[in-house]
Amino acid sequence: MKQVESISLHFMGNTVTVNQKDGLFCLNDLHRAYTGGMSRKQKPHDWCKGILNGEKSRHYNLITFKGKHGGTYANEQGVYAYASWLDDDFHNAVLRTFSSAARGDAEGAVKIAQSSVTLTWRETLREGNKAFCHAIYTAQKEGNVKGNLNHVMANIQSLVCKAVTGLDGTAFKNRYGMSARDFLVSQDDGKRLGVMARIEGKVEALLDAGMDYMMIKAALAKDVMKAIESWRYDDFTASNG
DNA sequence: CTTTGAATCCGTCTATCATA
DNA sequence: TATGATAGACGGATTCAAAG
Repeated sequence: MKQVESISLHFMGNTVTVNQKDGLFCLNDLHRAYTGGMSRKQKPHDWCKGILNGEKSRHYNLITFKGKHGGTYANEQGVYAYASWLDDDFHNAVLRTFSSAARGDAEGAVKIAQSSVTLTWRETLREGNKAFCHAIYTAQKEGNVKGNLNHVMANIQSLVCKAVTGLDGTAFKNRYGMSARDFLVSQDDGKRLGVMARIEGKVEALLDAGMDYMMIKAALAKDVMKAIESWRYDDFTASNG
């Protein structure tokens, strides 16, 4: 890669200069570009501790500095690996921006990065799902639904999946290779994502009213029937390749 | 449907540096 | 030296997904 002082990275309206130190790039700058500096999740340190073993750490020349102006630095391969861990869209933006910068085409890199990324439903859905999970957590804590929290969580989420798609969580994943939530996000299917949000809201209300698992299952029976009738499995399979 | 372990998130603490 | 800012370290909580 051509030696450059720094690279201007654009993502989702954020513009961040990725600084260099001894030929290594600051992953914290990438994190700022990805989150807009608004989130602590998926920080470089989390990537280091969760993903990497010692061997890979050396492969990416990972170096960390504590304190003000500190950070985690990595080589170009490390930058791509970290970006890939964060998000596919972000990874594409980084890949194209860095490769253009390496060719000395800084303006081109900016244009490419700016045009390559659009907002997805992912963050919105994640926020909505938090509230939904919290409602399940509260119901389990108060004893309205019995059993281990993990089980209650999995069962009710599977119930929602069935009310939206007609298939329970496991069956859906077997058919499409991913969860219903991820599938709808990947299809940018706002209509059915809206249905999912509505069902989750309904379950939240039922939990809040003190209903247990079987009562909620019964209450969603009509939604399940409707989903079975309306879900165009073959259409989605075809459009999904 | 249940169990289990891995992955990820996030709050809190610690370390380090800059500045007054 | 005190204080504030920034980033890593740590560990518990939460979420996800594979296997039984």
